Amino acid sequence: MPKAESGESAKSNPPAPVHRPRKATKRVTITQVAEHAGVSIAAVSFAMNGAPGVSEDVRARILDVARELNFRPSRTARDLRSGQANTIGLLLADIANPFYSELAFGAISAAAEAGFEVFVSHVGVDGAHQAEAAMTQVDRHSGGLLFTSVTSADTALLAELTKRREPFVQLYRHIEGLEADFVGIDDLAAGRELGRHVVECGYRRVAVLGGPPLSSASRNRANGFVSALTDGGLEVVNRSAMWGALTRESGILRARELFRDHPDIDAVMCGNDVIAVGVYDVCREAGLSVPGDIGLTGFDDMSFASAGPLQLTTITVPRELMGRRGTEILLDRIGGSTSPAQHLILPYTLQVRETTAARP
Amino acid sequence: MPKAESGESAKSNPPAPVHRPRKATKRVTITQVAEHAGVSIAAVSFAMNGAPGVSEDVRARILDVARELNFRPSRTARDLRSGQANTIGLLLADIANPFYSELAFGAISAAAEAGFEVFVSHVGVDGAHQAEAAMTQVDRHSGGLLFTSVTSADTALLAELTKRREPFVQLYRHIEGLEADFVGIDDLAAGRELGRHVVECGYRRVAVLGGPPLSSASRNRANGFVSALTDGGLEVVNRSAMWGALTRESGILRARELFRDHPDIDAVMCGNDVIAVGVYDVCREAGLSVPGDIGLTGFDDMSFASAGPLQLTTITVPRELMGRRGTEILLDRIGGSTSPAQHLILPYTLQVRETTAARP
DNA sequence: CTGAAAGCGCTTACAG
DNA sequence: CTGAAAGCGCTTACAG
Repeated sequence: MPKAESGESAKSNPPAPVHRPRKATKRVTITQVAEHAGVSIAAVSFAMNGAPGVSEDVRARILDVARELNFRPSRTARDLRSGQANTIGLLLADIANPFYSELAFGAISAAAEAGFEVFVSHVGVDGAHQAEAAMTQVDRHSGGLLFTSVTSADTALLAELTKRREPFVQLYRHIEGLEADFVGIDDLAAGRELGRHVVECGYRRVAVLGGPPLSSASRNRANGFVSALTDGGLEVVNRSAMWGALTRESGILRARELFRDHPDIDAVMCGNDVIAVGVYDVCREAGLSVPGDIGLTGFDDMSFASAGPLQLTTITVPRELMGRRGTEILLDRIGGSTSPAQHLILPYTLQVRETTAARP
Repeated sequence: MPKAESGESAKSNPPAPVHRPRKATKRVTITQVAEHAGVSIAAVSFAMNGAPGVSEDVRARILDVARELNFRPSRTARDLRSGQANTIGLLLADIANPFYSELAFGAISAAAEAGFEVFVSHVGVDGAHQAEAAMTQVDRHSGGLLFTSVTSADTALLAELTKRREPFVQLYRHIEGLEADFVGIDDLAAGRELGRHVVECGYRRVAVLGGPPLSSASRNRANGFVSALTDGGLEVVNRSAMWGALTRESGILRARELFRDHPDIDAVMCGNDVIAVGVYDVCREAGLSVPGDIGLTGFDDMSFASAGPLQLTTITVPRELMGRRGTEILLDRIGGSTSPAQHLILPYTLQVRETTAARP
């Protein structure tokens, strides 16, 4: 179908630098394949998708031409036309944090098995871009969302997603009282079990360096610690200052303060392994031995928690499985499942290693 | 515009469960906004994009209506129409490996500053899905690609991308001899510097546990080790068996073999920190002290390399910066830059910590 | 300043 | 089995 050389009028317009989109030379389209093969674009579409509607020899010919022209169908066009991108969004508080990347691995694997791709977003530890990132996913016709670090600040966002009928699943943390899917562990029970272990070792002056109280997981962990200590007849040394960031830096800062204000403490229970490493750093600089002078516990069982000489007592959290199960639930929802919201609680394991030991 | 209730023919077909796409109720479109506001869809488009072409009061009215209807423009439609997705693809060998996630963080930050989003793909350590993942990005009209672990097996893929005029940048590893952008460090020089340090400490029976020879970075690192040892008058104990996977497991397996076959070695230089941790594990189980009995070096300076009691001698690689610079170069290319392919070599730092020490 | 219309590259009923 | 056509939701010249 010949086309006028380009409808440029001969007006007195300037030469028009035009900033012509680079794509001119780029994309081979279904139309070109149809022309070269002498068939309709519908036939090409059927052939490419293995759909009925073309005879075997026509299909073969079309596929040949497509290969010859290096044709790749535009996913964007297909997504637009079909209204669905076969994509799910994964919102990570911090992609540089290995905690999340193992979740991501589980999610990506499970999604791939169902022919879905995962669009990974980094939303910042403060969740500053959580809403923005989530809505961008929606704008891209993503099938649903996987959250890893919701806080009560996200209540409005989740409500909006619900209104838009955009499925989502909360991993690891959840908003309490919200009727929505969640996959996690029983942080309270795990925290309690770890606390019992510390009590049984014979530690008596125990501090808790938890995560941010906005995180349901951090809250439950710390509450579990406290509850076990109380049951053991102990009081948390720093009851009024248990909360902080889940970072090594925060562990360092808070441990220094702790050792200064409470020189007699003999154990520190941390909201995660990373904080525990920060505490260990301070023990080293203060010349305190672990577990002799100070008992130390983490939470998560990250790979570094048992790296070489560091053998941290901690709780194993099945991160990959969490990502996998969450994705499966999400895919069910995308498929139209309307069963009631479920809370899937995965098993954890207490890992007693070398940073805690029975006291003499 | 009323539509026939659904064109179901009265044939003897089964009741046709139809699997009607959920989107019916979902998306508010530009057309609806235009109707409600009593303007053309073009006006809505202009208003939403802050483009000229509508008066201020009309714009305000349109924006009001849009907000009221909860309208969000479809990125998919916009991407299709404009032929560009304002997206770049990041291909990670292993998203669960923190090495890559710090690169990703740098890339995401730099891209965000330019209004681009990063689509993160996990391609598997063997690169099995590298081509597939890359082409999917192309199918989504992504502006360009960031590779983190090319091997010579990817030569054809990169050639194809070049043919399609799809910009890409190699990070960390590159295909030697290929005229294409690359951001990395001088692994050879870094390996040599680390080797010199080991020699100067007085270690004499040194083994090398490198990464896969397919990786240009691993090759250069190991060659740097060897070259420095040779310069120091030493021979690598396991010259014929230096290569392996960049994993802790591989470090464990190879270290066991090493200690069995060469009981007299006094130092192990590893292709990365993770391998070194595996070696440390074996030292522990064999009752060997580090750095007393065995000197140990890593490469990368991952966060765990200085966690608590583990104080690994290693090379600091500016991973975040690498991701950032690579993205900047890629964005330049997307913007149309045709300057010659560049190799940007970033600075590294030797970190002497506690797993190596001067011998008596 | 505003509107009508073409078109991005597909998929999917609908007729022959 | 095959083809012509509508339409997904936008953007962007092009006329008024």
